[in-house]
Amino acid sequence: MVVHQLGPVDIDRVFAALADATRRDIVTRVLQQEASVSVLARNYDMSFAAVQKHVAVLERAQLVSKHRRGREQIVRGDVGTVRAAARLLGNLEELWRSRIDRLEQVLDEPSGGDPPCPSSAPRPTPSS
Amino acid sequence: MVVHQLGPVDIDRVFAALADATRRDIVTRVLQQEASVSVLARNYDMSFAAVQKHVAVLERAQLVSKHRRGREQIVRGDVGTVRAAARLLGNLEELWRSRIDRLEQVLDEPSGGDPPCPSSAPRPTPSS
DNA sequence: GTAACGTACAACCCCGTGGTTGTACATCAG
DNA sequence: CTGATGTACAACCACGGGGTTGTACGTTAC
Repeated sequence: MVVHQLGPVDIDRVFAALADATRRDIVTRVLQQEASVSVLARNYDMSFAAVQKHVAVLERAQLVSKHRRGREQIVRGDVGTVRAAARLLGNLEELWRSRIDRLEQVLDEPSGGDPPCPSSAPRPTPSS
Repeated sequence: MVVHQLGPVDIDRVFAALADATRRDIVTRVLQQEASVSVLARNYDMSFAAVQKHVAVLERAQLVSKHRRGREQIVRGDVGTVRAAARLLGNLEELWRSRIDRLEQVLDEPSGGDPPCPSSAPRPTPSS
């Protein structure tokens, strides 16, 4: 478990960085094999500077890290940040599941006593 | 399994929508319990119109769906889209894992035969 | 040394986003 | 009916994203 967390991952930046097909593709590549920025740039139909910016966005989101090797800048994927984002989505799924549990709990009580909190719109039976 | 996919989920929009704390909070709420836009708006320190826009962004990303009930617009979370995003991140983790496997495969062969694809930068041993 | 390569960074343009306010319309309560 | 509530939508503004080109600088190759 090599988890050397540098800064507390900024979830806003992470999701914003993932909201672009080119950047997701870059992450996909460098998670499998690290590559220099110029090598990455050859894969896309845009200028080197554009790819450079994408890598910079990914770096600020801590989805990749850059390391100089001679005149090249080697980009490597950071799976820890990917996991952090995945965990957040997993928590959302968990919350949804718990809501289902609550509904089933209600359905299991055929004519159970009083609902704990009928504050929100208890179907006012429109008289029409 | 109630998976009625309306349109092919636009991953760009999904991640972009999740890249905002207010919107993530809205999703968190309506995944647990559906709520009207005005009820949601009471929770945040911004105008109703701003919250309305956030909900619109979430709706375009298919993270929530809106349903009219009288004069109210009920917002409900769509866990399917959350799962779609989570799956994508899971695939990234999987790719990273496979990369580790490949490295270990190399390390397991002390002087093994030929590597299957030595195309990318086979460490040119700088003569310094 | 000279040239080619890899990178960094600035300036610029277009457009979507996140917020505001204002106005209009439909619905429910009296 | 009138009035309050919930929503929709437009106009507006500031800011940043995604792309371009151009220029400058360090490093490697010959």
